[in-house]
Amino acid sequence: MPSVTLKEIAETLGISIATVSKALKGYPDISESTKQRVQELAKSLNYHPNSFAQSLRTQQSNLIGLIIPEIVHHFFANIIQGVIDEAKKEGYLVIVLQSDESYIHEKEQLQLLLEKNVDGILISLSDKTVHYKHVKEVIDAGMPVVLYDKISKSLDCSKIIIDDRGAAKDATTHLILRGCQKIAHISGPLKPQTTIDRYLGYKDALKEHGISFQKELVYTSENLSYEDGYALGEQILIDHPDVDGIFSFTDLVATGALTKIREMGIKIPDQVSIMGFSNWFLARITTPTLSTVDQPGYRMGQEAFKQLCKEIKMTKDQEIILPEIIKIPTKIVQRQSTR
Amino acid sequence: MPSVTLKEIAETLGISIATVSKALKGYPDISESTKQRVQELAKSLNYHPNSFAQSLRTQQSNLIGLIIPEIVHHFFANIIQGVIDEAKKEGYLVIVLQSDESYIHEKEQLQLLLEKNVDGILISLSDKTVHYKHVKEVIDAGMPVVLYDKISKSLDCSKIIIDDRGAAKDATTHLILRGCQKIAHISGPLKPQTTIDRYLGYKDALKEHGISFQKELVYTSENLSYEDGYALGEQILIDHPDVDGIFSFTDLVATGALTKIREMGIKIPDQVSIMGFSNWFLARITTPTLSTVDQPGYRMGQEAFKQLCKEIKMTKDQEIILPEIIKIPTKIVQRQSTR
DNA sequence: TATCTCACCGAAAACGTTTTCGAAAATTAC
DNA sequence: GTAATTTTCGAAAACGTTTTCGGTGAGATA
Repeated sequence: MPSVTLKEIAETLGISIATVSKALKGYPDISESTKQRVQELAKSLNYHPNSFAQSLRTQQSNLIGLIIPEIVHHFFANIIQGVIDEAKKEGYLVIVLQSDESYIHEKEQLQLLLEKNVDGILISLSDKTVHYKHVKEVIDAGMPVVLYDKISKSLDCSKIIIDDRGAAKDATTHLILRGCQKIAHISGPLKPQTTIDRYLGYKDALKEHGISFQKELVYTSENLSYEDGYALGEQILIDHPDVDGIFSFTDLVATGALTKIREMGIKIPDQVSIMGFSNWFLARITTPTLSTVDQPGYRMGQEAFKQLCKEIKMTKDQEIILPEIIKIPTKIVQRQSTR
Repeated sequence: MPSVTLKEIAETLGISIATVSKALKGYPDISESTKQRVQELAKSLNYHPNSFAQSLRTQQSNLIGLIIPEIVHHFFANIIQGVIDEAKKEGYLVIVLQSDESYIHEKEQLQLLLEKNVDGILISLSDKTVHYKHVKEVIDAGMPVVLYDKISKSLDCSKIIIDDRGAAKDATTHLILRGCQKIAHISGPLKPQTTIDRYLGYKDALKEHGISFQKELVYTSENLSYEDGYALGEQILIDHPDVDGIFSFTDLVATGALTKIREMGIKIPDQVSIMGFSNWFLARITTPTLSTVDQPGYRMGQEAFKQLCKEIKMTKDQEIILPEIIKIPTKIVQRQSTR
């Protein structure tokens, strides 16, 4: 338990603490012979530098904070993984916090991370966050911050996103090219930019293919739940029996709609094609399996960390950071729910 | 950026650092008036103690490590959540690491956490871990360690588990009570104790109801995948067309089997009832929905942290820790796949 | 012999906090 | 008015590391 320190090594070897420290770190002004002696003893005593002392001295923790809206979520879980794996390569450990889509939590947690002196923060804004002073303060305090997925244009920092609008356009186009004439869209509360962009992408695709946009074909899922989709699936086909394609802004809701529509005895994809968004795990196991847009969480996590790491280094070197916006490519995953 | 320190407060107030420190921490030997002055100035300067210095001094980080075999997994994601939420209540932050079911990673990560001087470690053993020296070393080094879910009986520390054997017995009994006569079991590689226990629970239930155990009714999924289940579902009914119940050791595999069997035109649950294990999210969205055993990940995470926290306090107070085994209750969730 | 160079090492300050212990000041008791 | 007590404060050590800067001695040069 009482872990070995530089001092002990120095004393047993009859040399100074400074020499031991430098020997261990390979300073050039220490002779090879003492380096050897020190390193051997250190290894045999199983010496490990005290991270507290190191941090106090160097003012860095090799720790980053990751704020996630919701961990139990396939996409976000993938992001965590990407971040952790990438961070490990650079010797960083990751503190994970969950905002639970709450502004209050988000604010508290940023504060916690600031007080812990993490070297940088990765954050995806909660759906309920509408002003950004709390984030701005952290950035202004000199803390490297990178936003991912749910971002705000008004924040001046790097962002890792997918091209939601383009991806949604691709998804809708996919339906059009496979013969869908009347395509409904299930959207969500228009708070996060991602939802807005997917809605716009839907419109873009219609416009490009000369299909007139009908406002009444756009439905809203308030809770982003399976049950919402289940209800909306039915509603859509009651309101518009001739709808032959549905593009949902997220897989879970699409899954609900798909299930209900199948239960109604409507053939998927023959009568109605369905397209989701995100490529959650569950898209592979619905009946029929769900076509969707693959949103590469793992990759996003990796890129987010890489960018953060770059900015941490720059901050240390007193360089000026100029924010970058990195778009991660998505791709259509065709399964059975579209012909 | 240059954050305010005790020293600065002391200087502007013309008092000593010691007094400032004690004033902020409410020591009784500081007059109310100076306490007030200090606290006001501290607040107005937005003072926050430097966590590095605090840690160096107190030898504790208020950080715990959480090693998870796989983050992208409904059950484990829930555990993370439970741990983080509970830890927050006590002022702890959580470093999350993923062993990826690899012994090497597990070992490395324990080392990383040890070097980071976390106050305690929560770990679920990887499936590939067969000897436990690396964990034992950490425990022997005086680090509080609590195992959860995938544990080893040979490690002398607290453990948070479910009663896998009992739960599996309940699940099988559920099938029996609903009229199943010939029940197959899909098991996994018999490495983790959980898998073994579920297998034993299956046998227990058969025995209790006077049904003779038939070895050929036990199948093995090597990869714990949907595809495995899909293949095994068919295999089971080819080998034994009169099987009227299947108990799978995990939901994902059950889902595969369920899908294949439905596609074969066999009625679920009328001809074959299917029971899963874990209550993953996907059990709610299969067709028909999957009956299963609810494995309360969130709760387990909470309990695991609580126990760890207790042991951290005891370690600090030099008390002897006597390991506890905490069993979290499970419950049967009946859905459409059993009648 | 005196000076210079170089390789090697150590003293000491610094990071910011906590806490012990003693001292000074204020209060009370007699 | 002195002694005893209590209140209030501060000096200083400690936690373990990193790094600057100066010092020592040996060898080389003049």
